[in-house]
Amino acid sequence: MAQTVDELLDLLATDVLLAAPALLGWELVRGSRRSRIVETEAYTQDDPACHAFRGMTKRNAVLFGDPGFAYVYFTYGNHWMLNIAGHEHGVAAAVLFRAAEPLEGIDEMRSYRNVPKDSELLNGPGKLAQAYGITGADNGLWLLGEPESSDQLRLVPGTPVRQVVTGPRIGISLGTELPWRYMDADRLQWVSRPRPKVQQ
DNA sequence: ACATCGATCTACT
DNA sequence: GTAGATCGATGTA
Repeated sequence: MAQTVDELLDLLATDVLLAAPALLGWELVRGSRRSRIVETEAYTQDDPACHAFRGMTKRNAVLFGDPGFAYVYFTYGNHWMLNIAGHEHGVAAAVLFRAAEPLEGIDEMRSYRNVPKDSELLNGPGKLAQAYGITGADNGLWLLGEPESSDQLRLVPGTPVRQVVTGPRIGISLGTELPWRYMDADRLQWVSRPRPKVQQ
């Protein structure tokens, strides 16, 4: 895992395949809400499943900018997805945040998502965005600096991950399935479906 | 202008 | 395990 913002930015600029696993263990903070990232996926421009595969559009423009900015988009008529942009200016890449373990501000998360179990609060990219109130208004936001307001979404370093599990990405209908899904091996109870076999 | 499709979730069987 | 909701972005005309 990357330990500092500089380290993470370096990995994001170099290769999202390195940055995606390095983001596991980082914490997503907004106001009183805090959670630990347990699942990510990587997307690169040369991959048909990536939104930037067919070049820049109004929607995906953030991906072509500098690394470290939020790429938020809407899909399936219901769901917002949170990504962080990678690679140098002019080259698109992204890491999708798929699941997290709630740590603080759980009551506030519940006010956006009324589910019985904590493990259902953030175990999917659409759920995570809903619990944090993430919308298109957050697209293009800088995620790695001092927030301008306490309610601004941001990423901060957390405690390191012991072991990373990989698997094929989820919900991809274009191109080849690639093992670019990364999970915290010690926290598989918090990841989205389908959950990989629990291993010791 | 219009038709198509999704980096998903929920509810129901 | 799976069908259906739901709507913005995109491609085609």
